[in-house]
Amino acid sequence: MTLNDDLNSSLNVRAQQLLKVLVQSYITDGQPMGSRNLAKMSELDISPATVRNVMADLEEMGFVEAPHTSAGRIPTTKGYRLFVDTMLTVQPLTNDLVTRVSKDLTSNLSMNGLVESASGLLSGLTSMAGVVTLPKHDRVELRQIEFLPLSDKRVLAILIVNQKEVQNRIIHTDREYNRSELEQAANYLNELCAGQDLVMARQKILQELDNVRENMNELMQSAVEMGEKVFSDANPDEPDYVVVGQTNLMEYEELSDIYKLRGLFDAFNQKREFLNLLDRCICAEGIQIFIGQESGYKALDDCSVVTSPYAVDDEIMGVLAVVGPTRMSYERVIPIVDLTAKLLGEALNNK
Amino acid sequence: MTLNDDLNSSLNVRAQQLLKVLVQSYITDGQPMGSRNLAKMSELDISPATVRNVMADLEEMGFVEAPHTSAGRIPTTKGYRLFVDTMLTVQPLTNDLVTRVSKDLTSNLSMNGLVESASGLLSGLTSMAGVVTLPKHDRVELRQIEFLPLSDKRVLAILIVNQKEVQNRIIHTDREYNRSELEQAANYLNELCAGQDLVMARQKILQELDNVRENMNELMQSAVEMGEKVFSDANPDEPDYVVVGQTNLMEYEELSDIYKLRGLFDAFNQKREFLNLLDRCICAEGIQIFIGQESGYKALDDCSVVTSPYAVDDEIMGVLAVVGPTRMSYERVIPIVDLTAKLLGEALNNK
DNA sequence: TTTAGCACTCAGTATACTAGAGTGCTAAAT
DNA sequence: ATTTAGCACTCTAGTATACTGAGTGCTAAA
Repeated sequence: MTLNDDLNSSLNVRAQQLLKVLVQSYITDGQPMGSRNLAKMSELDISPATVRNVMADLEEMGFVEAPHTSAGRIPTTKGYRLFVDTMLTVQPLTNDLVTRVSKDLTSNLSMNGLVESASGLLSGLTSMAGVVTLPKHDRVELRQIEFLPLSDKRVLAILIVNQKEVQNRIIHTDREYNRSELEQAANYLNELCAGQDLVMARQKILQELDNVRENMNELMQSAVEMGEKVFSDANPDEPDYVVVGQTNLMEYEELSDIYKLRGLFDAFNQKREFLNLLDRCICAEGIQIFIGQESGYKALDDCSVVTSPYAVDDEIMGVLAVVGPTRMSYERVIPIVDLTAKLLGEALNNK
Repeated sequence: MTLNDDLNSSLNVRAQQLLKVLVQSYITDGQPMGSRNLAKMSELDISPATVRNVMADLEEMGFVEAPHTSAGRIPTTKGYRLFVDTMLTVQPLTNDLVTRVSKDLTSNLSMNGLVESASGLLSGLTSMAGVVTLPKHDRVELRQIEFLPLSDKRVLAILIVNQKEVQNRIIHTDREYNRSELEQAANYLNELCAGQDLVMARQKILQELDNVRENMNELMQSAVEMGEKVFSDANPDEPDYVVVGQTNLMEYEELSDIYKLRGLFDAFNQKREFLNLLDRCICAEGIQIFIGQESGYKALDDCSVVTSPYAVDDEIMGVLAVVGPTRMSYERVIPIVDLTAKLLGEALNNK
């Protein structure tokens, strides 16, 4: 592996120290750092000339670059990557911050509200954009199914799933059904499927469909279809994720190019690319970071994304992320993302 | 009225003609217009010097201004206002456009979907931002109410309102109720309130509450509370309006200042100011236009807003709008807003 | 009342110059 | 074999200067 080669062969302690100081300084100042300054800050008691030699090496290896001949050096993507992977000194969380997050995430009741709060926290605490995917319901447990007759050959089907959630659908039928007929059908289905996973339930219903009384067939069919829709994430109005603080990104010099910014915002709206990126993180455990072009999407070329899955009872329910300029304080953002993910999971659990 | 004074006293036909040409030209080009050019374009067969005299008058009256000494003139807010009020020649709608709008608004079923489509159409057809408020349900007609027993002393209440809409709420009770008890309660409530407006229903229930059997009181109470919540726009997750195409606004030179742009986007997100503005339009009949500072909100200083209420059966349900730079083609945008409002109303009616 | 003519203004652009920051390289010092 | 001092070189950013073109305002004539 080239990274290890680099580390073993030529990136000695001094070079690493210099890179670390450079990255940290650049993250806070945004200014390229010259050899003179770096020599002073590094506390290594070496002359600027020596620093220059080291920097030339680092540049050759692709960890830093110079915006122009007579500017100092700035980190490259590869430089940030090394910094993030091997020389991060994560800032400890203050008590204030922890209490604020946990307060915001417990005061809120609805699930959407929680997601919104979490996204707002990520954005507010980092002054960047916060993204939270809605919790996945991949294990939808059917608790109860009921039918209610409506007028005009319509039947309201009610599915109660996962403790508290309720899903409705109006089914158009060929004829009127009376209340007792519907109760019968519901009883039958409940007996067959209650307590099961929706996928299982669906399969069972499909199996039994042939054996069922002729005049109920259609209703059963509808019920099955309904289940299918619920299973395959029925609601097209419901968003996939919530973004808060997009406009924060307009403050950053690095993103002030209006065309790039537009590309970024469009990416948030169109969702495709961004969802792909977040999906990639759902299987990774813990924090995952994409720096600059690493994400593979042009719109995110000048951004870094710090992601973490969040879980309820060890089962991963979704992903949250902070999106900001490549030059962000990873040491500050990482613990915030981590904390929010953990507390969001807990909050969802308590629901 | 000063406007009339202006018109009667000093703004003769020629001056109006020149202003009209100037506004139209500036809207398409974005360039200040000089006297030489304007003389040619106006088809009035007058010399540039004469035009200059007229322009000096118009400037004195506040209809035009010069960005600097040696530039041509551009319209002021007041100039746009006069243009929009008295000299607009609205572009006729093409058949293509009408069919596209009506197709987009009929293919879609859900209410949210319709609003989203309308907003998308406004945005797409104008290359600016489209805004549509969600339809108001101020006359919520209760069709049917049902209760279902759940486990753990919980009851699921189902309200069917306005033809097709369904609202659920889970009510925690003091003891278990069996199915027939609940059916009884539902029957009682249905008899009392079915077909009525929710506000009326609530009042009726409150009146009757004392007469009702003791052990049902609590359930009734819950039902009433539920109704109240539904009435007072229960769902906090549901947005007030939908904005599509915000990012389109980034293309316009006039709005390219990143701070102004941020202010504008924040205004969309925070909703307060914008909702106020839209509320002001709900009572106005037909198209209403806010040019530049006329709206009274700083964030919209460099923007114009073209709004129209939309109605179902003559009852106004909401407002839609196009937001773009002051220098927009009012002659093109106005009919688009008008058409979309009408067809959205029709589409909602057919639901 | 309209027009021609002319002096004037101003944004925008190109050019040139300077100062400052920082580098790379060489040769001496450790 | 490293490290350092010294120096020439490069490039940005800022400033001054001049020029051009577009367009105006004003005056005096038509």
